[in-house]
Amino acid sequence: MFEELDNHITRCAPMSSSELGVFHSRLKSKILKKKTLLLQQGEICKFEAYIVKGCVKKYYIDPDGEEVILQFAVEDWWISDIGSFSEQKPSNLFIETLEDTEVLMIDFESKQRLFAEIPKLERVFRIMMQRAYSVLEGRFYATVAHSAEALYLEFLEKYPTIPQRVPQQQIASYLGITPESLSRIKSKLLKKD
Amino acid sequence: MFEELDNHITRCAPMSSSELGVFHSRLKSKILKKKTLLLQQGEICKFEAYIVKGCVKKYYIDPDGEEVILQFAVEDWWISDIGSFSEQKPSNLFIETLEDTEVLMIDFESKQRLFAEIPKLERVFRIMMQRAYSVLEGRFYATVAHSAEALYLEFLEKYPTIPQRVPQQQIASYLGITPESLSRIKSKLLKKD
DNA sequence: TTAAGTTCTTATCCTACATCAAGAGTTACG
DNA sequence: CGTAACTCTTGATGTAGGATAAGAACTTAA
Repeated sequence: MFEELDNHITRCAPMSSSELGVFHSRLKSKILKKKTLLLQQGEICKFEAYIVKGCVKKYYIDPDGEEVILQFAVEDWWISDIGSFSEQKPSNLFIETLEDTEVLMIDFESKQRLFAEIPKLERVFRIMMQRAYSVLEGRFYATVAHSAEALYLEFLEKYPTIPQRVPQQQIASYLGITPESLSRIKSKLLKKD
Repeated sequence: MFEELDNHITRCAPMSSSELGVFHSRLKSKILKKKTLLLQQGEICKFEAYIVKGCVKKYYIDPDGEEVILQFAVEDWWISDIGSFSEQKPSNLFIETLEDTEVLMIDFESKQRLFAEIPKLERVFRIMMQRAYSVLEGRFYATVAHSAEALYLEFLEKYPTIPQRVPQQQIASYLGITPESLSRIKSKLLKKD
């Protein structure tokens, strides 16, 4: 349950097994049913969640009532509204499970306490944030520079497991296009081969 | 020169003036002429730079040879290619001054040493990263969800000083539209009022 | 197993923005 | 100065993807 997580952590900063033990003890394991809402617009995000097993989406509802998916998270990813969590201010976003999902969650106070107890973790989370930032930056550049078709192909490469796990309309939403357009792109790609 | 910077830092973590002194001593002040390239595609980004005075752009060159501006940075901002800097790997980006600019720069080794000397700074930079992340996230959401006109109006609100400082074609590039489209948007907005 | 959701596809028409082109101001400098 | 080199505007035309609609295929559950 903790192996992958510990690998990531010790790659950022060496950590004794007792320190890892303290870290583990602050994480709460939860099993969540499909379609569970972890965060709703207007709420303060109370967690950072590491996904042990399952699949989660983060989205907001635009003024027309349309769901716009900003992120999928699967095994071995973290999910949270970082702005809302770290500033403890209301979120604009929703976070919801797409499958039955097992997560390890940490709340704001536990994280603060943890940093006081194991300052090295401050480094671990700084490095994780840097990586998350540059991943988001890369995605942003791709979105402005590439066509819908190119974005879809990149998505398939990067997240090969997701198309089998979530409906295509949600992938379309993530790509910033309509389900109809994605359908057209797919049939066009099929003809090409 | 350091006041604004120190304000930001002490708001993240209390810091004695001797600690701040150590931090300052690791920063190199530089005065850069307009159009100075700080980073080029293929290079490893060797700095994080805090802008004391001036204006800088970060961009990449797309396959058609077009400059795509990803970020403007003005007084009191940091600029770097975080991915390239923190992983010490080649960058895809360019960073270039748009005006004569004064910066405070820190290099990779100095930053590492600084964290060893003043572990509290680890927290400061973690918090800065979190903020940067949620700002980028917000911009990303806006880009996928809003029209070019809305993006331009948001840009004017958020960065009121930039339009007077940089050519409109560069703002268009930042917004992800052509200069012609921006020109049309502007004339349409003028007629409205 | 049938009916009621969902989800995906296909077709037609539409719109925001791109592309191409030409002209009008501005700024830089030989 | 005057001419080159940008920069901005405006117009004509093109296109990727949106909106709408309707039906097909697949799911779910009574």
